[in-house]
Amino acid sequence: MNKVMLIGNVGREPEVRYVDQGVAVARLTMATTERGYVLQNGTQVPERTDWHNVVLWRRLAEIVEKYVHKGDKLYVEGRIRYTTYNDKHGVKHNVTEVWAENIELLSVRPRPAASDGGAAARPSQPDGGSVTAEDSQNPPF
Amino acid sequence: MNKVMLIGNVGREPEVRYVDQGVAVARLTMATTERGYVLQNGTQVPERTDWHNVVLWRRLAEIVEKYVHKGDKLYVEGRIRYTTYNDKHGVKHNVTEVWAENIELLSVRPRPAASDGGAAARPSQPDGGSVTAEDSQNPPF
Amino acid sequence: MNKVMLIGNVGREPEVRYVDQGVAVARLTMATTERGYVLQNGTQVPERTDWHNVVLWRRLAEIVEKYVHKGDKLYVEGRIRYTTYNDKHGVKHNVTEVWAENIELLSVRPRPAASDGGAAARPSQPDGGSVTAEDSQNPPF
Amino acid sequence: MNKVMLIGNVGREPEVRYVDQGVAVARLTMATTERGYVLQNGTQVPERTDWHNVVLWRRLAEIVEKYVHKGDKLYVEGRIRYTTYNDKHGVKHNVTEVWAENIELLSVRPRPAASDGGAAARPSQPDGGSVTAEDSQNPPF
DNA sequence: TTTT
DNA sequence: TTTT
Repeated sequence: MNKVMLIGNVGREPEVRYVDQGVAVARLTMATTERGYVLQNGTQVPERTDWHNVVLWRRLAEIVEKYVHKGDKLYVEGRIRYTTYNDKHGVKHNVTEVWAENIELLSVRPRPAASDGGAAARPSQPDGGSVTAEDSQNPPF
Repeated sequence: MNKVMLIGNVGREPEVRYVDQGVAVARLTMATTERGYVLQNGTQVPERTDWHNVVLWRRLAEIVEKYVHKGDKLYVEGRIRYTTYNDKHGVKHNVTEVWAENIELLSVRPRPAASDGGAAARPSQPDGGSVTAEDSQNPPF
Repeated sequence: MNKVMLIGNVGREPEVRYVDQGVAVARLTMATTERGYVLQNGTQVPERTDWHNVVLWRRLAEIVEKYVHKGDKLYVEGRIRYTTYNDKHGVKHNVTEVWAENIELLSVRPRPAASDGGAAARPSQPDGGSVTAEDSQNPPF
Repeated sequence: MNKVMLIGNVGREPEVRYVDQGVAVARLTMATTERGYVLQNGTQVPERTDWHNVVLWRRLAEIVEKYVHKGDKLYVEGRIRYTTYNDKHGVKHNVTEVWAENIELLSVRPRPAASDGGAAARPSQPDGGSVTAEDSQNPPF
């Protein structure tokens, strides 16, 4: 298991690229903030913000392209990935990314129920196959 | 692993009891709401609310007693527990509870950094032992 | 948020049905076990097993039908759903289910890398669209 | 929310230090492995291992010191922390760590129920206060 | 550097 | 019974 769950705000406009065969890939930065507090011995632990590099592929990248903007509040679920590369000067660099497996847009205003809008990533029905009203009811057991 | 994570609103005032030897136990109900949406075939899946029975012991119960009220937004992490009992008429009843292992009060307003206030459950420092400023810095490696 | 994560063993053969328009729905029971331990005051807290009713739709139900059997170890991620109904005698019953949004088969033996086998639910590529080798590399930024 | 959950194996013997006022801090590396698979278009996605730097403080560090060894299987829950520093040559370095908030030792063999052993981090009873047999039963409501 |  |  390698699971990450983040709720935070998008730092700037996401970047979206299309690579071979039209596969979309998006990249965004997202801040999570931990409240400061005082320890029992009186030490002040200040507020802390961490900036996450989030990478999204395909359907999630397309959702980002359409609906996610700087300042939006986002829920991201994914995996941590560490990459190492050497730059032109032979200096080693470490990059840590969160590769999203699911997102939820927390800034999206409640919509009229008659329109999905497509703005939310709903992993429970990923196949988008033909579906009936039974879906929202109990299974037939 | 038996892990539950909920973010939702408290339905009514929590109940707190003290049992043997002053152990606090609190109980609250909490609603999580799933947005409605339209499936690809046009079926409207309506909004859905689930009501969770949350049980909290000891320190968490005391936090609830002091700080949690009807309507508050709460993060609860815990375990699902199923109980079965027979009532006076011999009828079997099933009860499902979420026993909290950690909570976070999402309704609490940001406080001046100089005061912890004690309102948040901070699992990362559960021992409350003596602690130094090193804590908020990098470990000495 | 209403999220459940379970790792446990399947109690008996799953049941699978096909409802309107060929939508598959599976149901299985799954045990999670918490180790017993002794409290500081010497009280023995015994081991505890909880049995979860897991419901799976569509693609996940089909994976269950093909690959999941009694005794298998499973990871299930999903949501808690509470249902109430009245039986023929007018007695109210409460049912709690975990509706799966993702599963992973932990009993599946390592396979030769050249064959996917289809036995694992891989949420990161839910669309199954056309995909290139870039996918396993870094995004083009 | 900034939450990480890992299940994996410890790469080498953990290092433990004691800093000011006897506060323990441990550091270990831990591998999570993702199975390889074949995409629909035939592309082989190879197996992938990520190495996480896990930092543990106080009680968790002491558990690590006593019970965790190279090769052990571990569950770690915590937060991602990114740090940047400049080395002696003025070169900027990025470090990513997972600061543990809870761990579970998955390599520990089942013990006779009469002995806690202290080897597991049990977050549900973090206060270690005086506790009665009611704890393992239903709350008094 | 781990493990399956 | 909550909330957006």
